[in-house]
Amino acid sequence: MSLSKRDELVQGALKAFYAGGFHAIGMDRLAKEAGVSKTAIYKHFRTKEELILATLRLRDEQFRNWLIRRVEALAENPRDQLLAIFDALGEWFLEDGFKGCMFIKASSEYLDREDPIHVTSAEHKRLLKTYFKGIAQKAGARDPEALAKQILVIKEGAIVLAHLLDPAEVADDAKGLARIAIEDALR
Amino acid sequence: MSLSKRDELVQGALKAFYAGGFHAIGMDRLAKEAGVSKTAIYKHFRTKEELILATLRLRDEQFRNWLIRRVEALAENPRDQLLAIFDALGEWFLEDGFKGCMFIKASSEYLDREDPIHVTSAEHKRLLKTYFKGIAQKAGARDPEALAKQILVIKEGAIVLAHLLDPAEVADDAKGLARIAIEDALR
DNA sequence: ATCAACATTTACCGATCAGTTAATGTTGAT
DNA sequence: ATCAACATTAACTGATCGGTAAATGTTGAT
Repeated sequence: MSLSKRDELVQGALKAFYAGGFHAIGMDRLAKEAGVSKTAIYKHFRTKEELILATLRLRDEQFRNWLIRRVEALAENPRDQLLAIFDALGEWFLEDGFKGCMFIKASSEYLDREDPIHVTSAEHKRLLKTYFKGIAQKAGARDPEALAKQILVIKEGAIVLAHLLDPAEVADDAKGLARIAIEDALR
Repeated sequence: MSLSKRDELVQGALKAFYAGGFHAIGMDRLAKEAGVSKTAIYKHFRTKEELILATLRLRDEQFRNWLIRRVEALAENPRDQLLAIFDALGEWFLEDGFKGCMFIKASSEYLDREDPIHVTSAEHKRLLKTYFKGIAQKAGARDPEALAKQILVIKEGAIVLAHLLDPAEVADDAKGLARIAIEDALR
């Protein structure tokens, strides 16, 4: 029970931080939105930073699970899956309440490379790269690591721009660019 | 004189916001770092938001000027200039105190698309796209607008990842990806 | 020298920040 | 019913938030 309460807290914090930003959302507000007292939160998390780290771990799991399943649902063979990454992203961009990448936001607010929040955000990107590399390998890419890194660059650029400019347009641009990169890597 | 004082203020705020984040840096701290009183700042800017907008306008001018001149210095013909964009970015990534893109950070803290800070950040990206499109046209790209948007995607992804992972490596990856996109667009 | 106009300062406003203390439930075993 | 263990609370801390009012320089024209 106490565990599920903690999870509820993290879920709520995730939503609030994603919609409002980490510095902008205070612990009082988090407590009020979760319907508990601030002290109750501090029973589960020693500091705000710990709570943020917990939300990032949850988000990492959520996002990568979602992406992996969505890609598998959209395409069968590895080559098509590499492209399907950008179809999945396009769907995300058009969702209500899309406001960019949680980890880009986190690293934008906690700027020092040694900051645990920054480190956790970097790790998320590394895990994505590893996932992309796996598909690139199965697709028979000449240099799977290189292709994975290119896909990652395109993905991050697309997310940033989808939040600033026209999301549908950016999704198309990113997919077109990915197609060129994939073709080149599999040639 | 009063104008240059204002400019000094904006310069100082730019540095502070870039290194520390917008919410994290308070007006008291800005005043102390600038060596003036808070009231003196509020004589020039009605709100913190106005000061932030002024820093973003300055940063837009600084960054685009720097990029344009650096690219022109690095390459003569338009095709090479498109690639040189990523040499210039690579230099920036390796500078001391590089902490990502000011506008990505701004749009990460001011999330609503209607927020003036967000709007200003989007405008910066649009201006960059226009700059890229101009070079793409001179280079004889099949679809200059499309290439410009691809270059922009690569650039934003590279900046984000350079702040999270290995900057030199990311710069190389981005340039390699750009080369493929440029070749394709000029084929 | 005086005085008005402007620039700058100190000191303050209520609100909120992250985090804590001390008191008040609530629960389960006896 | 009692009491210990735990969960939860309201109320508070000092610091800082963005922004302002009132007081104190500083300056230039007369």
